Amino acid sequence: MARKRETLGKLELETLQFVADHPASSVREVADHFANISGQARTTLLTVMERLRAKGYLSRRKVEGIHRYRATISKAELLRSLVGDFVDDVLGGSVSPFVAYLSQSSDLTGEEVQKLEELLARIEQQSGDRS
Amino acid sequence: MARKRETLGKLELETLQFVADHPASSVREVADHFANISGQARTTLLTVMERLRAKGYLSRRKVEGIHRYRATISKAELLRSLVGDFVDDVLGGSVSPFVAYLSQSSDLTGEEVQKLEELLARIEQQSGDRS
DNA sequence: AAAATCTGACTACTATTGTAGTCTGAATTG
DNA sequence: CAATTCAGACTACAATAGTAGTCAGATTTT
Repeated sequence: MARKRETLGKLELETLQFVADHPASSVREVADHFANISGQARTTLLTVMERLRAKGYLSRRKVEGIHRYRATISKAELLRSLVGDFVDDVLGGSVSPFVAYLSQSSDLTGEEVQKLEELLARIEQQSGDRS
Repeated sequence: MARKRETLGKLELETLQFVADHPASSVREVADHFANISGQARTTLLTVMERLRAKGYLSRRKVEGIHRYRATISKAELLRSLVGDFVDDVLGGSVSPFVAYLSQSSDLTGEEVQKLEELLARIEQQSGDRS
């Protein structure tokens, strides 16, 4: 379970992560944040947050007249799940493209890259079972 | 660069990967594949492939009256780039959520997980520079 | 209490993506 | 060569996500 959730848009994703990082946020608080960094209007964030709620990613509770939102799963779980979806959907279940990415975008030594490859190769084998 | 390309849909992604795996595919060939596995019509794939071409992911060349498509970058590059975008956009540049994912969804020993963590920790530090 | 501000529900428009039909000209078949 | 099939261009519609305005009721401020 917990899957079926698919295709969160970029702003939805950023909003969800922000709320996961700032539990009990009000729309206003989240909106202020995004107003600063990317300029959206308050009602835009209201809409996005309500959509996230409809999708089950956020819940809210009225506290002193104001709705306080929180993510229904922890940030860690969320990220884990996003990584899982990405690996399944985009990489077809294989984690090895990460080696290519990591070994290129970092300054690991050849030895370290090899260690990484070994580790991920081990993972590659036994994964694929859990539905 | 080569970035700026964002938000490929699921079918677009699958189509692009299929073409990357099957260079010089015709629309018909790609369409047959997807007709089997997920039932789309030929013209659906035509549309998707032309959109991918408009976005710069595919090129085509007429060979004996039929357009043959190929990915403009290799599968390896594509995957690397997808991973990079994912890490940047979704994980905010941090690869550590992978450890959480990998250590949960695989049967690595605690020792192996730790090695992985060390490796990724090293990566975490020095990345973030390349534009 | 009247005025200003804030919240949240609703409505709505745009762009993107998935999906596919139509139509025309080219190629193949009989 | 006439009938059929095929390829590609065009058109189009639904769903989703980004974006935000309007409006009404609640709250706060003068």
